[in-house]
Parts: sequence; structure tokens; C-alpha cells
Amino acid sequence: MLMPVDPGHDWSVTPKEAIALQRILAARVHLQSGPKQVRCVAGVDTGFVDHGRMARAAVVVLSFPELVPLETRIALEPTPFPYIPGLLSFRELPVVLHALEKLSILPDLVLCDGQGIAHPRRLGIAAHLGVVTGLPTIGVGKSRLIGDYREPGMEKGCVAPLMDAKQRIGTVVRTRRAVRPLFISPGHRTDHVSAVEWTLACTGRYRLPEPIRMADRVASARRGSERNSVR
DNA sequence: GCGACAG
DNA sequence: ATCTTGTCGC
Repeated sequence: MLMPVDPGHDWSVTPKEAIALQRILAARVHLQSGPKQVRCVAGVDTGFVDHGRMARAAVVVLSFPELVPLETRIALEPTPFPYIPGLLSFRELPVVLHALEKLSILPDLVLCDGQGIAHPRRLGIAAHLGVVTGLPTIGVGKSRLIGDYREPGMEKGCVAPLMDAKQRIGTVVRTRRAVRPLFISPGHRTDHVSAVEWTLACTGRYRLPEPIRMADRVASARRGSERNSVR
């Protein structure tokens, strides 16, 4: 249990309290050049079971740059909060933190499914996770929450800035030729440039970077894994 | 009031 | 997120 057991703050809040909390926590986000060396990178994602009543978080730690999975942990708990655009972290982070606590390996960087600072109050789930754990994080969104942008080129590696209120809040990145782009934004202790660099460094033949892909697979897997491994 | 809206 | 098989395209 190398990860902080400290929940960071009270998670039983109302939507109004959650928004007020985001405004406070957003001031603690640090945009920096990112970690100098990354020996292992983690990917986190959450899936839902039983009609959304249970939340299952998965965290997978991979070696870098080999991207070989080293450790996988899961946490399953009752879903604590409804899905409200802009308040996703209050629904998914509690169980994600419990999955992270089970790790024996401390990751140097964490890729999170969802936005970083590309959020109305600049505190998407990746930024929130970073502030609470102190770990460098990057937000990897599969679609846009807020912000305007020009469609990036169709080749892998093409990028376009994601803007809101005349400020840059992220980067729209084509991680694979001719596929929908990803919305990359700094979470905590990373910046626009490093967030895109690390994301591409973790991306192979697929649209999603390996850490996210692997966590996704585990979090969304049918009970056990009979529909996959077996047969 | 109307439209948008991560997972 | 989740409900769900085969199928079109590179």
C-alpha cells in the first residue's frame, strides 16, 4: 500500500458542494513540464455493473517504454454519485482511489480516462486525481466536454489546440490515422506539451494509449472474463 | 428559455 | 457508462 489512503477530502457532498470544492481544488493544480523519467506508467478507468449501481475501477501499471503490464488492481463498490456532466470525479474517484491503494508499485505517471483541466472549472477527473494523490496525471478524453477546436489533420500525430475563454485547455490529438481524435489535457504536474508527448509515447497500434486500453479492458470485462479468455 | 453535456 | 452481431473499410 504505497498509495495515499487519505481520501483528500469529504466525498459525501451534494452537487452544489462538489462545485464549490472543485473551485478550491482547482487552485492546487500544478502545470509543470512533467516527470523527467518514467519507469512505470499507470492507466485507470471505471466500468459499471448492475444497471450502474456498482462501480468497478481498474488500474494497470505498465513498464515504460516497453509497456508491459506489471500489476493490475481492481476495486468494486456501490456507485456513490449520479453522472452529472462536470462532476464525473465525484462518481468515479472514490472507487479509483481504493484500487490505487492496493498497488505495490508506485507509478511515475497516471493516464486517466476523462478530462484533465479541459473542464468548466479546470478540474476534470484527471486533475482531481492528481491533486488528491500528488501524482503526475494526464487526462485522456474520448470525446469533448468543453472547448472549441479545429479538426486536426488525419495522420497519426496531428494536433490542434483545444480552447475555452481564449485560453488553451488541452490538445485534440489524432493518435491513429483516420480515427476520431482524443482530447488530451494536463491533469496535475504535467503541461500541454508533456501531456501530448507522454500520451503518444504510450500509444501503439490503437486509438487509445496502452495504459488506458488495458485498464478499460479490465474495468469493462463481463463478470470474471468468461466471454473472453474462455473459448 | 434553448442547447450542450467527460463516463 | 451500458444495451448488443455482423459488417464495412483500411
